[in-house]
Amino acid sequence: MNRREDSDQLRQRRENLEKLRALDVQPYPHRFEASGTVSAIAAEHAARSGEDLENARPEAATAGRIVAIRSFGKARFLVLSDGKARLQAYVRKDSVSARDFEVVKLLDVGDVVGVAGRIFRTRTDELTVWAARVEFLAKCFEPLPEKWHGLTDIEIRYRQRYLDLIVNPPSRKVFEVRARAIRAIREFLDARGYLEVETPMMQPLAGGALARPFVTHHNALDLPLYLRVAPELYLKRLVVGGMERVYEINRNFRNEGISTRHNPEFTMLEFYEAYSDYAALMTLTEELLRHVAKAALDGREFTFNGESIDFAPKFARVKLRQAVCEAAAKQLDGSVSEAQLRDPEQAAGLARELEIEVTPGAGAGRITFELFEALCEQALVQPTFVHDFPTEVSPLSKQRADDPETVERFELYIAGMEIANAFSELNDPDEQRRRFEEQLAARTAGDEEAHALDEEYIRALEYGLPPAAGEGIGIDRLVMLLTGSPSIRDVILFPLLRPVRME
RNA sequence: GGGCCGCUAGCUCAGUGGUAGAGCACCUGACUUUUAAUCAGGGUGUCGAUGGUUCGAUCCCAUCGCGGCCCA
Repeated sequence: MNRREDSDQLRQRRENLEKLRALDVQPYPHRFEASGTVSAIAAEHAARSGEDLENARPEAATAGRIVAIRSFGKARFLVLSDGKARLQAYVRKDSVSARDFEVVKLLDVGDVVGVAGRIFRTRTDELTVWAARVEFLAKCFEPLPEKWHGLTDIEIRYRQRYLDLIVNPPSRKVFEVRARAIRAIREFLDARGYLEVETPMMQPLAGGALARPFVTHHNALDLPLYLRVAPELYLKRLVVGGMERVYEINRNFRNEGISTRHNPEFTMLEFYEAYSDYAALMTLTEELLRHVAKAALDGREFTFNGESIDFAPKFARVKLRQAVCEAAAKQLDGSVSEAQLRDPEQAAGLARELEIEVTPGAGAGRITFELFEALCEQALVQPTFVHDFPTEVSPLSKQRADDPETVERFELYIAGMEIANAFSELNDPDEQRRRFEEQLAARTAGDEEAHALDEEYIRALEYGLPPAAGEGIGIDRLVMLLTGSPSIRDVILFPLLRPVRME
């Protein structure tokens, strides 16, 4: 971090502001009356020829940040940006007041100005405002990053996102795609009768997912609180209350490691639908993702990490145990059966044979799931629903009628990443209590991610949760896919970084 | 948490056990339609921090800080 006030460039820029003050220029004026933003004016005239513009002589007033200055003795080109588009202004000594030309000579790249004049095209056909008036609007004391390479230092891009946005237009684009994707999700669900709601971020019990929560405290109530790891249990209470289709798009917080796919706070869509099940949600998910990709990208295909991914064909479906058996058999060059995965000792033996470390004391279901993560996840590049999970790792999911060791649950994998997690909701309060008690035992045995027992939630279930299915979709990861971003930090404006001391 | 890598000018990067360089940016001058404008000149720096080794450290060593990638 450079805070040296005596650096030449900083000093020069401060001096330039003093010189403007000496010319009686307001250093921090309050507003500028524009006829449109830079992007609006650029778009409005984009299709018009120079000849057309010479005849029509349209006038415009606009403002933006100077991102480049090309100066000639008695004329100057200022490139203005509104963050989205750029528009050039041509300031000629004989077209503006003497004072305005003096002002223009004192401008630095990075300053914010307003210009007014007629629109024309230069000899090189560039759409340009022929300035009749220039207004100084704000000073930039710090030099901007360089114009060719832009800003590539990943740390500065994240810490000073505004700089990234000023000099790297593709970065702005990522967040536009993100906004379009979220808007498309709302359109899709709203059109199907879902109600958007907001449930607590601060919860007395952090439930709804197997994850370590952040802890906080309410002073007046002297109450320990957790930042939510999922909205799940509250959304299902709403289904009990008769909101048969609800969704929430909001932040979750998990106090776990940080990686290219994990930020401590991340945005999740969760939605619940009464009288539905996980099979119906697979179909709905395909439709939703196609709709989102089309709205955000204008297509259903995109490239991630060098792989072309297509949302158009029907997504692949594979049972979790089957996927593990196939991958294990391939690796061991033998055969592996589902029965082996269902037996704790054989499953543990298989893990040893595969040289995969599993959590000590894990049951057959958990071992199977850990084998899946180790063996299969990465290979699932094209959209694939992995379904029918072990009950042991799914304390909130409903068991299959024909197989109590298995729940009606799926996860959607794309580009090796878990994008969605969904299941038929467990609505038997007694079975739910039994599952929570199992989790409690795991917690006592040292599993910090085990689910807490939530009496209030069980009480809600005792009033009767209709058969229902629910799903969570990681918005950040979805946006990574859509924008080809290799790191979750590229799609979060201000990802968590360790703070750095100034000075 | 572990392994590897990085941190040098405003930005992007070279580089060396003898106190530092390029391009852009910036400054001075020329230039009234440029597009990375051009032309002539100018180096503006706590080489991430702190210790150590050394006659001498930006470089070698140690510790720390921040970040990246991989693994957990």
